[in-house]
Amino acid sequence: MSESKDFLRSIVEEDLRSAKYTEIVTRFPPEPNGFPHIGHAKSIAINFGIARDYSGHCNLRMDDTNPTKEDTQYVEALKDAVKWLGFDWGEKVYFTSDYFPRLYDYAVELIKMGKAYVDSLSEEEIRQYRGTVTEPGRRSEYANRSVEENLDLFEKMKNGEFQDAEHVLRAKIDMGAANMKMRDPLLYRIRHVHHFRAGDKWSIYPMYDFAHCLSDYIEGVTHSICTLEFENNRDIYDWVIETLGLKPPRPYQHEFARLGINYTVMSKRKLLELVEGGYVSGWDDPRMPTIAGYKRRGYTPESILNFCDQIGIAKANSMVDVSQLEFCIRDDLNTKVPRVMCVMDPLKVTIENYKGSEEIDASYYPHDVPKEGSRKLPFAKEIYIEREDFMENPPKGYYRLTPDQPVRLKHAYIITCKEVIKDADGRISEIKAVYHPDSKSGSDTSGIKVKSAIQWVSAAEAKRVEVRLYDRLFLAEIPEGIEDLNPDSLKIIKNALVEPAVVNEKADERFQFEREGYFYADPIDYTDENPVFNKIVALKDSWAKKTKVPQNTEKPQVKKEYVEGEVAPMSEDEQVLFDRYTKELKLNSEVANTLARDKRLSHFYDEALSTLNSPTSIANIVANEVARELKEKEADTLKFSPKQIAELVKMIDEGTISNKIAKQVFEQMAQSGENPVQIVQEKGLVQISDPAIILPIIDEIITKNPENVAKFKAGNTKLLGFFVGQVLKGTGGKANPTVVNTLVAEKLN
RNA sequence: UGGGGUGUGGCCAAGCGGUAAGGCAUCGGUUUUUGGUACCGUGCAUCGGGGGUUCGAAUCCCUCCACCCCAUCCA
Repeated sequence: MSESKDFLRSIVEEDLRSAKYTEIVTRFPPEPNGFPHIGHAKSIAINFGIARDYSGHCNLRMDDTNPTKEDTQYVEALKDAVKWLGFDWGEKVYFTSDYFPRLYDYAVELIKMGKAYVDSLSEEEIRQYRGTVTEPGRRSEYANRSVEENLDLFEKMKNGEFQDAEHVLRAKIDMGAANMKMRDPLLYRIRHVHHFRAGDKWSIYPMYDFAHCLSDYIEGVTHSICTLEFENNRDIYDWVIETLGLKPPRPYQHEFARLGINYTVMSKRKLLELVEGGYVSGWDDPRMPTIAGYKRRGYTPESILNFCDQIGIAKANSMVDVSQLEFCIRDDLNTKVPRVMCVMDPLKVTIENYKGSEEIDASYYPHDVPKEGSRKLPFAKEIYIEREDFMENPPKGYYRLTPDQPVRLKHAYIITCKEVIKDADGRISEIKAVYHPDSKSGSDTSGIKVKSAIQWVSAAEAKRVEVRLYDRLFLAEIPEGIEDLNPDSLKIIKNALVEPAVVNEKADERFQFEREGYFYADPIDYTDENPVFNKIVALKDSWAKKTKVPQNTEKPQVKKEYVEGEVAPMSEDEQVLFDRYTKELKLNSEVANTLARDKRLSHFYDEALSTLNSPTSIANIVANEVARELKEKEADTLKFSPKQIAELVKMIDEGTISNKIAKQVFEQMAQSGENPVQIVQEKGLVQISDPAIILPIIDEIITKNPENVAKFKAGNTKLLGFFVGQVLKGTGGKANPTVVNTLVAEKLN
């Protein structure tokens, strides 16, 4: 886990610290209407991770309120995913559908309170009545029904006495709300359909906004963590719980940004399209960003979890680079899996001076992986190497076999090319070579220097395997749809050759095929007759990078031009104030502008000014500090008065306290309403301007930070702030910063 | 357009008034019987823009801009 906390964990810790909750309960609440993808993995990691970190627990809850879309196969996929990632949901899986009876009772309660009503508008009318983002909606005439009538109708809805869409139950909130979600949201709709768990018992089903908050409450959830698009729904979440008067502890909703990864898609709709359109082999196609896909591809749970941890949790919409994910799986597998040799595109090499055969003992792991294990590697006169590892006319920097450059066969001997045989088309069909008997790996006395060691297999003993080479599914960094599909996302090599131990010993299900990448024995299609390996991820390849033709990725380097928007004009009154502030009181126009445009601020300012004639100082503190307080609170709930601000300013003007201390004092005033003079006296905050007191502290700081002194002298003038800050800290903020600045500057120069 | 959010290197992301963390990617170098790994290093930051407050602002105030979400009987 990274050392800095994400904002959710900060909230959790604060809630624990303040004893808002004694135990943390989270939940992972997917709708079982599709296969979970890596975005779900992020959510799983967050919810189960937080529960684990704070010794709470996390419920796995299927949010199954829409019977037309959900299915039990998805429930299983969701459970598999959570389990595979290594989390434990405890006794049971929760289902929103289990709460249908209680949810119904809560709805009845709302009706009785006059807070919900049965609406009989058509779907189209409901839409129209809702208004738009800029125009308020209007309430349905059915909202006037009596409680009795509503109760009666709602019961009949439940009993299946109406057709679909004939009525709905709605919360009575505010059709003019700026938040569209609060315009009398639907609570229940009629659906005469079979529910995969509740059967045919219900003909009404609760909506997300009604069911979710209450399910959380019922389960004792404390932190209801969801993605950003539910921010607007938070108001309903709170409304339901508050209106019902549910006793604390109650859950609160917090939102984070969903995961986006480039070169893939994450929406259920697009994923479904890939599956149903046959563009992939299924939900678990190794190219899919589904958890089942990554699992089939050969990713490990650890690598996915590590990835989730690395990308962090925040509220900014973001698009993570796939390379980050690829790093995670390489990083995980590097220390875990055995290295073996596989030749995908074989080129025959005949070692003319080699007689007989031998078995070489070769370690499965490189020197830097502290694991034991080895296998026997048959060596013979006829072998295959990778076609790419020989070049007749190599470019500069080519380390492999050429007519003039010997190469080492990994774990075996050094060979030198003697002759290149070509077929009728001029294609190289075979290499004749010689080996150097005294160059055997581990006991090399030949003194021959080679630039690299390449993989190879014995022609007679190699085993044929199928290798499936996967590449990114989409060509476009941000794919729009199937038109962006990568036609080469899957290449199948039917006749790759591996050393025999791979299929005979089965040392692992994942291997590194040396110099190629990591591969995984396909859990479904692999058989002893036809072994199949999926490419998980390629090794980093700095040679390929070097030889790649530099595409003109030259960014257009558009100089961002910023449009300065038009500032709303002032009203006449505001203009009058503004003029008075700038002309009479000589305030700078920015401060005057801030004050003049806000009635509460200008009132506050004028009042403070009537106690103390210090227009500029008061203006500054009102326009900056007081403004902040007024953003969150109403003027009449402020703990401090204009008069007290005047007193505070007076102390600044007289030099009793510095601006820095004034801020500190102000904060306390805002909190407790104490008198500023009193705060200063009690805490002894009077500022220190006497160099005789400050100088020794400066000396101390300077001797304590020789490195920074050196840096400063080397030209890093930003460090002046560091020293001033340290001195100020050393005096509890009381040193006069202007004096400190001057003294520090003198000392250092 | 009303409301709700978000802007910190190429991509993520810390930071909460006092030296702009870290990871990925990039580019060098060392080690290497994987052109891998590991290690070292490099470069890259107008902290969305502009003002203001302050000795000092990514952080506080004002303002503008850009992007995302909301007008499903989906979740």
